[in-house]
Amino acid sequence: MLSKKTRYAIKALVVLGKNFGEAPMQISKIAADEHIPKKFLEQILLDLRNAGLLYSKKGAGGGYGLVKDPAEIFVVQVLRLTGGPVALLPCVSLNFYQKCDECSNEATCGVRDVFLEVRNATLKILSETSIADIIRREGLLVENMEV
Amino acid sequence: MLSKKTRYAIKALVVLGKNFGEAPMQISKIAADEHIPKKFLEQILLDLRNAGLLYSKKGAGGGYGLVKDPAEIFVVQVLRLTGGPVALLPCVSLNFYQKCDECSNEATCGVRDVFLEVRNATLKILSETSIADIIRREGLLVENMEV
DNA sequence: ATAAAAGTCTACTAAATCTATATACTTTGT
DNA sequence: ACAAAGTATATAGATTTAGTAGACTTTTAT
Repeated sequence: MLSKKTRYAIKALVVLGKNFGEAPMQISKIAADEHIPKKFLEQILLDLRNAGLLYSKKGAGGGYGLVKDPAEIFVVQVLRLTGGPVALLPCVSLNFYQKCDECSNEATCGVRDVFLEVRNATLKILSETSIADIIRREGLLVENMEV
Repeated sequence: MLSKKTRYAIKALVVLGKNFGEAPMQISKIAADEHIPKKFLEQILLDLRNAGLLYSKKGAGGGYGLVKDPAEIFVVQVLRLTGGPVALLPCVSLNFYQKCDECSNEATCGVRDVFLEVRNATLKILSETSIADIIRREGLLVENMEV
């Protein structure tokens, strides 16, 4: 399961993606719109800023905005920045690798082999899906609702 | 990430799968072979037994064994029995569904839509892979090592 | 009959992690 | 000067996970 942190981060990026090109948006507005605790969101946006995904502007009229086009920000990046590993086992994680301490031979572990396959499938989707794609999908879903 | 409980359960089933058709196997042996804390494993095997996956025999010469052929036990079942949800978001989980409390409209949520796709891909693999498949893969990996 | 082997059941504790809040500080615009 | 807004760090509370403890039951072998 993704942590709330990761979920909030994605949601915030989607909101900021819709706002891309406009004036920066305040934390309080994002928090209120998306029902995210403001103080928690502050920390998350700060992380995303320090990672180079967002710019920030202090003072009146300040706020946050995307540094790059939403089409160039991929979901997998957000997971990794917010500590949500893609893999279901530490021994198949690219960015959070850890040896399974109960496993005696990683190279011939059948369980690992299966979850390697799962990771590859997941990774493919998450590294091909951008914030812009999420916004697009949302549009399609709304259309289908109306029909 | 899968819990240790889930990992231990899969490992134990693989061991018991290799032993299918033979005399029941003792918890202590499985625990020692797979480096799993014995008391913890006791609970896990008990759960799997109560779920109908294993039979048990008390007393000297007793132990655990698979009720059905390892080819008929699928990884997804084990995840579910040991509380490891397949989905990365509660709102796309089939067996552990929960409304995302920050989400205002589930039906048109783009984030949900993406993770629905991820869940389907994961589910496909895990519901097609049996304990017997894991054992088979292990054999293949060993062969490839030797070449 | 008795002792030892092995699983059963419930409760509990310790540690880790996650979520959220608090507080004090800095920068910027009017 | 003052208010708006982000920055930074610390900490508390809640939840979950991992593991341990202990007393009990059933079965086999002697």
